[in-house]
Amino acid sequence: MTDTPATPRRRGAARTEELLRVTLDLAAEVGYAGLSIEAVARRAGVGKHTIYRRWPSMAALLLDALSLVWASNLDYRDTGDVHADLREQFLRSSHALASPPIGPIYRAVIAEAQADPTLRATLHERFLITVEQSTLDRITRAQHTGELVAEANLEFAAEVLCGTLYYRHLLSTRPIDENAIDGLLDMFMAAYGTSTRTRVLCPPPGPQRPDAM
Amino acid sequence: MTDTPATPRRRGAARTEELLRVTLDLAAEVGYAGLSIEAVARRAGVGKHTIYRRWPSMAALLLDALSLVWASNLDYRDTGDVHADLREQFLRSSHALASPPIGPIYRAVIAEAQADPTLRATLHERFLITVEQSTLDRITRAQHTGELVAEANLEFAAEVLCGTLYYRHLLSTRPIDENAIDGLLDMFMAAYGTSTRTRVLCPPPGPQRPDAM
DNA sequence: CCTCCATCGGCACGTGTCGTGCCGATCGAG
DNA sequence: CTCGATCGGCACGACACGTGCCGATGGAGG
Repeated sequence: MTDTPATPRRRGAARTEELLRVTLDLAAEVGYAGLSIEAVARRAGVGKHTIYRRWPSMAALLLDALSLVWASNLDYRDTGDVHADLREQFLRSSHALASPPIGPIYRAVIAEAQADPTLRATLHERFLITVEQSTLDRITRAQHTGELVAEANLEFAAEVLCGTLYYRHLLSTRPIDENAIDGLLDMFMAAYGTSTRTRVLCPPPGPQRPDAM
Repeated sequence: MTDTPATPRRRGAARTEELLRVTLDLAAEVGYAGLSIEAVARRAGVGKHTIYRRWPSMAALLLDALSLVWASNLDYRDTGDVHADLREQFLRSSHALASPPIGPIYRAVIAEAQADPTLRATLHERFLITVEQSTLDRITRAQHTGELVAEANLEFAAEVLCGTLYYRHLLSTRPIDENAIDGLLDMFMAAYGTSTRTRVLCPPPGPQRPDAM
């Protein structure tokens, strides 16, 4: 009797999870517009107090809802090929960013964050920092294996990589397609890669590297 | 008697300019919050109709107001040193982005653009594209003078350069300071620069380039 | 099993903005 | 001077905000 969603009446704190799911559903169906506390309350058949008791603002609710579905998008694979791993991850992330549940909510949070420095800090700390750190970890490993040059300031590199994707998503009409990602990665590898494949103007000084096979 | 701003009563189309100035003042004083059509109308002592007759929405008004003060921030100098010119321009732009009249308005437009794809397209076309193009022009010139490698895809480079600045401004709590700009430019020059100063791991193959003088 | 109290859904309020409609005053061109 | 477009002012209904109060519901402690 614990999983008959027909008329489970009401509960204590498990209602929190239900409200988050309702928020995700609402975002997926009606998008950014129509994302309001009143709408969530109506949709969930819930008094507004039930929401305000848990989250101080719509933005806080959206942040928690976003956590529910965004966490799984942060793991880079490590096949030993940074370029390939970054490419795969960027493709996955950009697809998630553009898709229904995550896309509208992320947009809504970012929009509200423009009006509220505190929210902006929270958003940065809980999501963007995490994304950058995840990227930094992967490329730092690549640095250790010699795929990237040792002297590179990879913190900036991670920020540039992530920032470019978000920039295109937020302020551009262009999609984040394979073209964009390849261009971005070409620049990244040209700057920090040790392979000579992409650095046409700077051939190896001697018979050091016959360019793979 | 055309320039006594004491009580010029009312006018025809010159009122448009006055409304734009009021919008800028309002943004400078009260910031993002309190930027509403009603607020502008109240501040200007104007009926809301007078605003709605000229702009279909607050966002459209903000776009025009932004044009008034943002246009002057797009000219790159050309001293023959790309790195220096980009650095100077980025410093100027980031300072403008963070300062009162432009900062809040830009933030407001971007926030509203998240809810309206059409507005996003207009914003991209009228501002971001222009910024990117201006950057692209400058680095293309640098490519022609040999400061940058010939094979580089500079369109992506321009997008990455501008995008990183906007990303930090919109989604980060970190300021766009000299550190950030230098890190960004280091990556850019490492990827596309022909000088060997920053490319430690890839020395010139022979006596081809004794490093400038 | 029953009592008690935190939590619930529902309703209402006052505030603020939105976009629109209508009014009479004001202006500027003809 | 006339007349029509534009003006400021006011009001409206709709919507979301955040808060307050109500009676009921239901789980924890006795």
